[in-house]
Amino acid sequence: MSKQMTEMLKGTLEGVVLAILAVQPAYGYEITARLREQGFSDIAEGTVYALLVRVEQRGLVDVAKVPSEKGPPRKVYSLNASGGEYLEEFWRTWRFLAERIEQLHQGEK
Amino acid sequence: MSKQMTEMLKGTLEGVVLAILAVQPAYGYEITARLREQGFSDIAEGTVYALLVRVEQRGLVDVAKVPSEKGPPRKVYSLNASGGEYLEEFWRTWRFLAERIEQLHQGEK
DNA sequence: TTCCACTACATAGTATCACCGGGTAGCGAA
DNA sequence: TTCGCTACCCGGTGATACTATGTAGTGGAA
Repeated sequence: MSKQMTEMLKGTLEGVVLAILAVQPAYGYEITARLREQGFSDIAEGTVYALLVRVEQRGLVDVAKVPSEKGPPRKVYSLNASGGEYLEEFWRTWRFLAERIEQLHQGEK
Repeated sequence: MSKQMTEMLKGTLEGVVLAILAVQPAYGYEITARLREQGFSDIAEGTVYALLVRVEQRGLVDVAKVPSEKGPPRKVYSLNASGGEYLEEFWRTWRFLAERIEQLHQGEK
């Protein structure tokens, strides 16, 4: 992954994962797969798990342990009310930043 | 500044500053002021100076010392060829990320 | 003169975050 | 048994923005 992308993901990857959980609950391995599907092909697995630990500790998600047919039990994360608010705040922040950056891109030419 | 914004700026602030320099050369204090004008009202002065040191060391900008009528001499930064390429790469990375995030925002509803 | 406000640059220390490399464990197929 | 896939976890690293503070030069007010 390019260094630029790595740095740019800081702060946004969290929102991306929460947005995925907003659609429907999912477990870590699944989230990683979904990220890859959506174009984030180089997100490291370890990164996702670390992120999930953080959002769980901050109380943004609820966790349920579900046995799996294949491999160890899954930890299924779902966005709770607090997480929903946090996600909305994320979108506001993103909008703010994106608008200003787009503006800069225009002004540059 | 919100923590979300702080984290989201990581990786993007650099591109923002380079984009400002792409329009015309500027010195640190001036860049800080321009950022505030453009809505980034809470960027700390020290953050900008630290960033300028980094981009200078990476050879993305040229520097000229210019005496000021008021206060100490200014260090005027201008984007060079290498910085121009880097900025283009930044825009590509930004576009990629922004598109995927917008897509998520749609899919969420 | 003395003091303050504004301009202008600089830096040491802190927190956060994504990545790297590796590890643990359960299950089914060759 | 061994391999491959599923699934989770962790310690250490590098990069970045922020906080708080300091240094200097200039000009105007008290």
